[in-house]
Amino acid sequence: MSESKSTLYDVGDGMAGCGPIFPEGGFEKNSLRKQVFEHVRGNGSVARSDIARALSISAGSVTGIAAELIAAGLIQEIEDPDREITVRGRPPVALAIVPDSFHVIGIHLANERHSAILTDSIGTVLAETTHSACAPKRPVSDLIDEIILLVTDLLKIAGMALNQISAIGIGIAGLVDHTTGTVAWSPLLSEANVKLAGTIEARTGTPVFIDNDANIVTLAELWFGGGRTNSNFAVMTVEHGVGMGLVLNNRLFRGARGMGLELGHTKVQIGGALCRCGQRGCLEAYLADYALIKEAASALDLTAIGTEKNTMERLSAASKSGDPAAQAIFENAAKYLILGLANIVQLFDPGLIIVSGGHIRYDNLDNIDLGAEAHKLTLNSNINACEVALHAWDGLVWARGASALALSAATDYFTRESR
Amino acid sequence: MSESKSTLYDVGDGMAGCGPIFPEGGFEKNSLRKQVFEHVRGNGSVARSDIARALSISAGSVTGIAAELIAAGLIQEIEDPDREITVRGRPPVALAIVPDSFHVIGIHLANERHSAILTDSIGTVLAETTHSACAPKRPVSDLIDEIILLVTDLLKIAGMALNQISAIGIGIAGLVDHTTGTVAWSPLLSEANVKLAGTIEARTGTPVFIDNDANIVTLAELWFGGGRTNSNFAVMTVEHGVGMGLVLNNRLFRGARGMGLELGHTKVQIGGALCRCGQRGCLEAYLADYALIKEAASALDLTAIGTEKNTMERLSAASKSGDPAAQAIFENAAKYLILGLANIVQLFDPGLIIVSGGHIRYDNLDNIDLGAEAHKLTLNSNINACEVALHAWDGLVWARGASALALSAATDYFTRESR
DNA sequence: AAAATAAATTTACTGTCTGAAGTAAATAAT
DNA sequence: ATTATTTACTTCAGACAGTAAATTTATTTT
Repeated sequence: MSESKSTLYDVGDGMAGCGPIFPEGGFEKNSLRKQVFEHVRGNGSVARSDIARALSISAGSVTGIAAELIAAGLIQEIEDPDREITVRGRPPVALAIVPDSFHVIGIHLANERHSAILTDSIGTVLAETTHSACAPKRPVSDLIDEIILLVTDLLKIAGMALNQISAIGIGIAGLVDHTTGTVAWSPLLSEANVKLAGTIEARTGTPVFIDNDANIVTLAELWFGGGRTNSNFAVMTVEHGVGMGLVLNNRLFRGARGMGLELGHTKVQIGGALCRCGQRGCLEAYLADYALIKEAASALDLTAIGTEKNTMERLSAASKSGDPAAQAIFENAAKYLILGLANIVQLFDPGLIIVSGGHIRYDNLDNIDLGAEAHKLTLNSNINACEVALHAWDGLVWARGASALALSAATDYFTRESR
Repeated sequence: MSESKSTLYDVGDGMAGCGPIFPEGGFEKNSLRKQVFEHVRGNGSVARSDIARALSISAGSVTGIAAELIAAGLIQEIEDPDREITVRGRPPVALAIVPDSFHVIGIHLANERHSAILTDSIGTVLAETTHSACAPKRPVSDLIDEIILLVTDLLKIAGMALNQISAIGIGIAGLVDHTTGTVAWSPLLSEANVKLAGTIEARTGTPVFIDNDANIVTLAELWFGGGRTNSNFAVMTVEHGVGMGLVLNNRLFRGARGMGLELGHTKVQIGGALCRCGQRGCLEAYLADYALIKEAASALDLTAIGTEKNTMERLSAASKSGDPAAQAIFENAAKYLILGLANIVQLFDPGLIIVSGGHIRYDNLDNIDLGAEAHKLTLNSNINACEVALHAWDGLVWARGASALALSAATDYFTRESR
């Protein structure tokens, strides 16, 4: 009946290539040129005949498109190292992405520190840097200076120039309109409705794409993590706040008007706990790190010394050494985590939910079968069980997701029709 | 700041044409043939030059496509009755759908009664019929017999034969997989995983399309109701149960695996009220008709005599004549309705939510600004307020929605490429 | 009647992709 | 060794969807 399970894995799945692995055919009417490029990138190295079969297109088209992509310097023929020589017939010629055909930068802007990476066209990280940030709520001009500094530093490390960068992707906490590149609101900015993408584009002369942190984490999963082999999955992020991202048909779903998926502020109790947004009964108010720390401060002797991370670690240690109050806090949070998962399943029906975040490291969630528990709270327990995976990330995931944003845009650009 | 408002209107908006009115261009890569057809149908009567401007395509293409559609008997040139003769230049020639170019049937299957309509290609109802049903949980063969009887009756009334019907759309309560045409579970059926569409297709020789009741109500809004002018909106249905439908970019959103949007069974309270699904804390358990009736039975002297509708009417009368218990019941339900709306806004961010259902007739919701109330429970109150509209439907809406399902499929068929 | 204007049509052309025929390079059978 | 078979890849004519520009048509204004 129920086949749900929880797994804990790390970014980087050891598979060849990067980017989502599209199932045969592909639903959307992307140009064949782009489809072929993405198929090669997704699979690492494939022969023309494989591409034709996988995408259900004619062999002639593949030849023509491959020739164009080779001429453009985007892909190349390679010696396939692990080819079976036992089959007869003309041996296939493997195609692979030319890694240094273009480069992109991915940037994550956060309260405490900014991180940035520089990758080639298959997402290999060539350089990375981290700058600490302190002043919250600064004017735009200050943040832009920080970004430029970050980029300059990164380029110096990589030994490259700005004009060698095809696109810059930026992830920032807050409300971001991806289509217009504006930040409606952010904890980092003292101003509202900032046209951040446009401004940086003007400063750098490079196309800039921007999205919120939940979406870039989701993109990181789609491009480099557990979502690669799934066309439909959700990501639930539990850190300082609670967020989510959704991938439908290998594409990021951003809600009807680009501002949805605020899972942390869906109401799970009328007149419930007070949330930092000022309202009551938000899921976040029962589950996010800051909510647990608030509880810990009143129930235990954990006063607010040290960082959030530090406090969470102490709370976790107390729980593991048998402190009943600490255990109760984590148990209650787990209940609400499961409730959140169940509501995601009920509304979006994904095949996989990746629970991503910092405090799941401290929680003793390994002992709980989250998938089975969430399943108990959903309708029709006998069909379509949803897999739940835990994913404790490292600090680079945000920047990697931002680089995926840039990679995706650069891919569109280089594989567009009638170049 | 907040510009939300609640309005009460009825199906049938008095506008020309039917079907969603697509904004210029159109996002998807539908064939121009289909785009032109849908534009003509959506606007009632338009000249070729208008089409070219509206869809941003060349005039030559419109000429060619219009010629094909005219040759196929799908559209025709008409005398535009209200044309302004004051403009100089060659007068435009209006194009319009040929109403009897094809016909479809829409069927709604429910616990108490089935209804069916027969419409032409612009959705005009040419015949309707209603059969009462009683036995719940019957075998598939019985239900199919009922459907065949319904169709036979309908065709007799319309004076038409089965081979004149291009498609049949069916709406049924339960869990329906639209893509495969199977009913995973339904209160009407004693069996599970029934390939209903295929079986009826075999019996009638006509293409059959099937979806659940929430989706066909949403389709009814998209094709004939308040959603026609909105590309993105949600429908929340409150009747015996609580459901929802979502339209994104003029298309029905069915969740990642076709089984999402079960708003009624999202949890809004841990360990809360017992729902008919057997779990606790479902939104439905606080809001659906059956939940209110259960409360009424214990708090008032309203024993379960008569139909659900009858009981709701008596509860409503008690509330309006000042009974505090009845008023409290409605007030509590309204709170949860608003909570449901807020969660929809938070997750999907639609521009419009249509609240559709029977008991909103009895509730004194007219006095509440639902949009404003829901807005108070959502993040970022100053931007993107969501409009909330009440829509008390009549009994035919379900069948109309089912006919839209058929109309949509027939349109695809007749306007497909290389006929 | 001539000029102006707008709608619709025709024509030549482009880009994308397919399908069929042909070529290339390997193994298996004789 | 030679031939057959198999599979991979290439070439090329053509279908098809669509555009852009020139042309024809129908009407009003001057």
